Amino acid sequence: MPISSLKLSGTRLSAGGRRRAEKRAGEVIDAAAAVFAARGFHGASTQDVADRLGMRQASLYYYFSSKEAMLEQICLRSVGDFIGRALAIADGPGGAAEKLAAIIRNHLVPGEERPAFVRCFLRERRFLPPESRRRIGRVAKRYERILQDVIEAGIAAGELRRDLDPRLATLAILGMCNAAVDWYGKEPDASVVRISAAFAGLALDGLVARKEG
Amino acid sequence: MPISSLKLSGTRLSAGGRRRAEKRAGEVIDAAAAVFAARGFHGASTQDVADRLGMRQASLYYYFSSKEAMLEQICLRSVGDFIGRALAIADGPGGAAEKLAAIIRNHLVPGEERPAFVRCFLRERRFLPPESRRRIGRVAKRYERILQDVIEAGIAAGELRRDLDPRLATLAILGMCNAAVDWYGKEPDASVVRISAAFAGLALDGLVARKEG
DNA sequence: GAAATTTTCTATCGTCCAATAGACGCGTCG
DNA sequence: CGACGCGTCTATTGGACGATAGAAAATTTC
Repeated sequence: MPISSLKLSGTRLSAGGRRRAEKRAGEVIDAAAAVFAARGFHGASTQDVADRLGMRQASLYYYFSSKEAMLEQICLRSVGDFIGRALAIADGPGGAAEKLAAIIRNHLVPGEERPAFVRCFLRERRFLPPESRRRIGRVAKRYERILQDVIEAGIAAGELRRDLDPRLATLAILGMCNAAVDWYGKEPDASVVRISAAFAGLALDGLVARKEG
Repeated sequence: MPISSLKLSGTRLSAGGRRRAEKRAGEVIDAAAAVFAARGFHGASTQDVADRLGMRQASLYYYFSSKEAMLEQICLRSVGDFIGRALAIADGPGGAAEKLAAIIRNHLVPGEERPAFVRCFLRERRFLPPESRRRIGRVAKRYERILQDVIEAGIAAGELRRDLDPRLATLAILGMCNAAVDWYGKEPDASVVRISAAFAGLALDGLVARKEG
């Protein structure tokens, strides 16, 4: 007989049992992410998730107390991935331009490695119940802040244009990068290296040709 | 007793009756767009749409043969709006940079004037049945083409950087602009004029400070 | 290898939802 | 003023879905 809100978290499972349960819960999350990303949270059924695991629909509720709880875990894992990568870059050495290029590159990686998770985070998190949505939202804001701080520091250092609106620049870069998950695998020859090079060049130098760098 | 696939299209309504019916159908579309945008296509029920009109759920089916048919009309209207604006600019006078700035500005207008329609087009059109989805997709491609042609012409004329990947540049600009509908009304002081100025400046000149334009 | 615990299964409940059928007013036009 | 047809309504149907309860299988522990 199972456990708490996010089941398996308030429990007294043995050490081995705990590890196994968490592994299986991870498989459920993976399946749910794939299904939610493909059909949308409300368009997907828990039956779809169970089918993908060769499992019965009711058995999912041993690991999660609700469909929404699955989505929250998916989103948390996705946004946590982004933050980890970005913090290492922002706190490291280098100028604003270098850091921005690195952040852009790293922002595109999860979209290729775990597209289902990223899609759920971007498109489905709005369907979370208010409390979880705010929880995720706070973490997402932290990520935006990391990027915006780099931009503001770059402006203050004179490295970036002084007339920039740092907030709008942040949102523009994020929008540009996030859009990539919509056409990963559809556009020919659009690998992460190509895209991130093109995007970084575009964000830093713009489209217009110049006589001199 | 009503009519055809998109009801009201194969009918023999009198002239006045036809006009009235189309007006009412437009109100249904507006309500559906608002509801689909707010709760997602699958998260919204036809009952929600009817409630918003003070009408019975079953009465909707006098105007539309299915929920999907409503969504298709919403998407068609939205993408048609974009194309009309862009064509006038692309075929008009001016250099590539001017045209791009104008296209960016005009791309943001529908997002502010009819956010529900734009959100449905961007986020919900993937839930259309395959045939309608392809229909909408073809029109969307036409729009992308208009933008990409401007960029390619600008490169050929030496006005834009020669090392650009025009396809990726197109997708980057569209992604940046489309993201704006997610935070219209949430971000303070983000009017269309401010956003489009910032986005055009960013796309054309980039973030990096320069000694000379 | 028996007991205890973890995991999955069967069965079911109440609800919601898209769509259909057909009756009923109401306006319009002959 | 009467007939026709447009627009909305009531009523219903069949199916899907999320979630719960409790039995049974599988695995771990002693």
